[in-house]
Amino acid sequence: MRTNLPDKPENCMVEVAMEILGGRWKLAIVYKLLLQGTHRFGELKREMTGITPRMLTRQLRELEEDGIVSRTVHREVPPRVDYALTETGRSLEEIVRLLDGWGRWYLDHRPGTSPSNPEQARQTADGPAGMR
Amino acid sequence: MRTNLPDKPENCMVEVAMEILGGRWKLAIVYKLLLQGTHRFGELKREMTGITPRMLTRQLRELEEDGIVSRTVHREVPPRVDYALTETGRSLEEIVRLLDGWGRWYLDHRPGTSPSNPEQARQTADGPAGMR
DNA sequence: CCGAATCCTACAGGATACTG
DNA sequence: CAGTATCCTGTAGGATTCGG
Repeated sequence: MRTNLPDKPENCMVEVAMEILGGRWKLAIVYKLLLQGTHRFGELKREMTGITPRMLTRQLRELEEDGIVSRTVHREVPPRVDYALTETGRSLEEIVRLLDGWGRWYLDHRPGTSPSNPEQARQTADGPAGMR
Repeated sequence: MRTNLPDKPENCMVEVAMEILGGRWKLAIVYKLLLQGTHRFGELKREMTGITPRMLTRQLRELEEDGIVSRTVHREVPPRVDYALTETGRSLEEIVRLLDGWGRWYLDHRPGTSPSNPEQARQTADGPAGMR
């Protein structure tokens, strides 16, 4: 395996999940592949504003090693490579959606911030949307 | 605020969430406070095996700044400080539980690993427990 | 088009010792 | 007990250039 995961059967496997998913762009990539399906390398690069090709490659390779995304090379000219979520990757759907919702909610509720766009964010008084 | 969060209303707030929760011990701390309620500094230190006092302090302070954790100092001798989740912190419950479940499931299903303890892990054929 | 190769560095994270 | 104060290090992440 790529990283040495802590073997702590007693408790908290959150750290394990974070070890796999903690990369700067990883969950964002999963998010894209989840909502918009298979992407080519260039498509991902275009949509992930700010990422360098090197970083995109690395994050994708690590996700591949960890069994989250699959990589299919079409032997054509010009080259074409498709990235998609594996079954394991798709099992992250609920988590990714909740994280996205939480982030959206948090941006509008973090300490010392007044809601920037009240009608866009459908927040409630007691938590992020869709969490109950 | 502590960190400069990307203001990208178009999409993917997963990165925002990760910015807040991405620390090495943060979600583990949230997990503890969530399942076992208020903790003192020393209790947390004892239960988070491997963490140094410096790291514990830092992660707790950042969580506090971000409104996830509350810190109450009891003016006694010897000193006593309690840490608990805020309402915002508690809004992470479902996410943390799912991540823990996913991590547990993943440990038993990652590529090239045979289930180490089949009867302890209650996994299914198509994903982590409690995700459908 | 899809990367690989090289070089670089800030900072997350840690070891250790000390204190009100 | 609940932290600081110093000092240190690895590596995650990046900028840039080149190749099949």
